[in-house]
Amino acid sequence: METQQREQRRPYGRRRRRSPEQARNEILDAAERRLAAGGPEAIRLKEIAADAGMSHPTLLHHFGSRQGLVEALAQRTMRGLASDLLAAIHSPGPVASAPATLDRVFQILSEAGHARLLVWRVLAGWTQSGKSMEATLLGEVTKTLHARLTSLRHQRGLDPPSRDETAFTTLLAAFAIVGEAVVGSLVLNESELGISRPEFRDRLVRLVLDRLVGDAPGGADELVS
Amino acid sequence: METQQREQRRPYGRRRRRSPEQARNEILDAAERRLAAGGPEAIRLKEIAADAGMSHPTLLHHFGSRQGLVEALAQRTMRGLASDLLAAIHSPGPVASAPATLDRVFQILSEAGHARLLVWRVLAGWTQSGKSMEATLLGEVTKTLHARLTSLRHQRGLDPPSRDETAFTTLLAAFAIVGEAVVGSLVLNESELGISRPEFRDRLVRLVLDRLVGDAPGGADELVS
DNA sequence: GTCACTATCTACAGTAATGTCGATAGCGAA
DNA sequence: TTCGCTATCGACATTACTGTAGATAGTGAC
Repeated sequence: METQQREQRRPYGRRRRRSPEQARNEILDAAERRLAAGGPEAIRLKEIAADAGMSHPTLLHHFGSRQGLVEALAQRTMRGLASDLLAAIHSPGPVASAPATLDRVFQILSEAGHARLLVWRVLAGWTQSGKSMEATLLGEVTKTLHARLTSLRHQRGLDPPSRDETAFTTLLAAFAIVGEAVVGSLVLNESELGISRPEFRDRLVRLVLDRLVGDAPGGADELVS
Repeated sequence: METQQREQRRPYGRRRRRSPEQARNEILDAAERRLAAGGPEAIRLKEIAADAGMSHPTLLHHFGSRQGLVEALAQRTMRGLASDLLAAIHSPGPVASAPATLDRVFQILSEAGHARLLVWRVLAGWTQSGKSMEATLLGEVTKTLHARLTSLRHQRGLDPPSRDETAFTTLLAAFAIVGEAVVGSLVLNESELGISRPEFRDRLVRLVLDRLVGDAPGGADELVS
């Protein structure tokens, strides 16, 4: 051992002093990268600290404990996801933009690793009791969606959509997106199923639109009946 | 602490000698319970050993290493899942039994914690390269399903289903089921969405049947056109 | 019964991860 | 400049978990 050159080691080298906020952000960035790259077990204080260019007691100073860091990470991620999603849905636009919006949702969830973090949280069991952020987010999405759909179909002289129907379809899409984001790589890449990831997404988008706004070809009719 | 009575402890107490196969099974049972209850980080050799009523070196004797145990667990789980699924699908019966079959699938995946294990495997990244068990399983399910559907619809004078359509619907159901199994508890319990887990499952089953066999009320018509 | 085989045990080694402690250095304020 | 605050650091304590070693005890074969 004794890998540290005792004589040459100058005690207390140069430090970079950050604002607490920036330090927390840099730490969370590093943790997020680790998580996305290596999975749940890849959150090691020392590794994250090295990635962020600091020593691991600094992480503990800012977050109190590993658990604190992990919860902060989850919170920040969910908050970002929520604001992204709500912004995408709130943004006004023609129905034609709906596929783009849904595509955006796909990207947000799967590419950025949000789905992984979400699922990890659930698996690890450290979801705080009470109403979860996810449930709240989904409720709000459903509500917004329902309002938009109602006005949309009103323009076309259609009845307002059933609330249950909207909720179910939203849930279905959410679950399918999460499922695809997490296990999709395992199943969709070069399988003999003959369906690629973009193709699956495309079909899912069409299905959702079909069920919700009756916009897809052949879908409008059944909505009237 | 000091639960072990040091003076009364007789060295080398009674042992229960199992067959290697049974030992492996008991160990895997315990590991599966731990995993389902506590998530990925809950696989501790000593805890599992205690649950199974043995000491932890015994696990190492049978599986070589923790990784070996984990892989064996994954393999057994996927094998069981596959055989259960295929059996359920292969079993002949009227279309009326389709909902029961799908319900079975739900149970297999969510109650037994298979989905958790599956997702965990993906998150942890220790999926062997090459074609995954999951892809193979899904391919087989799709193939079998397609065959059954073809004969079923033939009886009714309908065209055989499109292969892509079957594949997509199967995928959609698979993803949705995995998603529901993993994050459903977070979102569906006492949320203001107004949809309970059984209700969601029921609707999903109807949706799948509708798309695949046109069996749900109002669904048969669109299949003819 | 005797014997070989091996599943199982206790005890310990080695490693690694979280968390603590006291010292230090950057930075803004007085 | 000087001072105080605290973000940061090195070193260490603690704990926990995986894996090893050698001894022991079931169990079937002969």
